[in-house]
Amino acid sequence: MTKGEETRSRIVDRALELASVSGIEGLTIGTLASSLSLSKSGLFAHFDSREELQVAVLERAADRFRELVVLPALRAPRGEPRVRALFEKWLDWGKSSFLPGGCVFVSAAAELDDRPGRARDVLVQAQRDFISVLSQAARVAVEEGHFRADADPDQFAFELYALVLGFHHHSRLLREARSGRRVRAAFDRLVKSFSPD
Amino acid sequence: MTKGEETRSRIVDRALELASVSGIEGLTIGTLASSLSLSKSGLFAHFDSREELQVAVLERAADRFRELVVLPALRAPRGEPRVRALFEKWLDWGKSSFLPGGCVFVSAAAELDDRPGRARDVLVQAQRDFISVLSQAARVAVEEGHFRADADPDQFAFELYALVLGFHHHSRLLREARSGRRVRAAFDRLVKSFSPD
DNA sequence: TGACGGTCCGAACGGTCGTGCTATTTCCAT
DNA sequence: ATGGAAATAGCACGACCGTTCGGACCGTCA
Repeated sequence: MTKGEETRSRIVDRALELASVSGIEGLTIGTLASSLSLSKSGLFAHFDSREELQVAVLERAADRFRELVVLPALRAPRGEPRVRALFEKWLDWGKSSFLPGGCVFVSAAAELDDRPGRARDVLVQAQRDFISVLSQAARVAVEEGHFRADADPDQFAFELYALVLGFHHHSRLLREARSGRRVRAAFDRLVKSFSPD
Repeated sequence: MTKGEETRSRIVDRALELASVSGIEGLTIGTLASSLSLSKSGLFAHFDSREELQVAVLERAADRFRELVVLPALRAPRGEPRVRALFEKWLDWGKSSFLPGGCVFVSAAAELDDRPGRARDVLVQAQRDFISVLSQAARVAVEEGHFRADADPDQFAFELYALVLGFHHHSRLLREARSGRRVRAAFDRLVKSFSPD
């Protein structure tokens, strides 16, 4: 890795931290540069535009997510244990040290849902990919007989997604300490209602 | 209502529309003024600061929410019908004509969760108030025998909240057409699992 | 008629934004 | 050790940010 690539990587890492707090739109070149002891122009030389920086941040976040959530969970046994592993790793994700302001995808989703562009495209693709991981895991649970044969894996993915969003909302905005217990109780009931009698 | 009050009200209305699209932080005095054919200074004369404008926007949104969601739903029969009315009115809320960019509380939650201030306080209070309306409705459903006697109303409120967040996420970011069907199926399952056998 | 409070405007302030240029430094291969 | 490329800094730009201030227009009441 050349020095330039290394610097660029350092920039993206720090940008991800800042974007976690102030959002992907609140991320500014000046603040980012001075927090890295770089000049604005020195930093900017690594990107053609601010949008490319935002795209790089989202892609870095997606990489981290795969590495910290998806891949470890896929090593869990097929079926319900794997579904549960996805859920638990996912809950931990928002508390990662490089996300001091909470999951960057959640804030980016609110900011980009009406702002077309490459950043939005990358975000949407990452979300779709992960949702399909969720429903695939649910499908495997059906195959394993952990979920009912007529269970709808996409419906399961939707509901699980909603639960984790609710968890994020309650713990970050409302600073609700019971969020963890609440969301796990909800998860258990969700799994139970998808399980055979 | 004096002319000044009327103008201020017009400003807040338009500001709510704009904030729905660009977020409460993306809301700028200049854009807002020109979209009302007002000068920046003329508009600013009605507020002491931008933060006060943001607070006014959130309070206006909370008023509308009470008027369009909470009050009509409270006229539904006690118990499960009232819970269902809250849910359905709530789903409609995000499609209101004055919220072209979706629910302003959702985007504000992502933007303000790490930014202390009066705007955050108003937002948090509005959310807490509504959540307590939800759990109170669930409590009534227990009293009416529509929900099980050992059902936890706060847990129900948490899960319902999560479902609607998930709906908003799927329909706005992912432009998923099936979101309505999905969230209603989830609601039915949620209600069923809180109902007596 | 004239003074007055309410309402809005025009101009300007200091800052910060993203983004170009050009110069300077730093690093590596020869 | 040195030439050339890569990496960073310096500086300036136009645009827009929130905010201030003096003044112009208004209907109302003395």
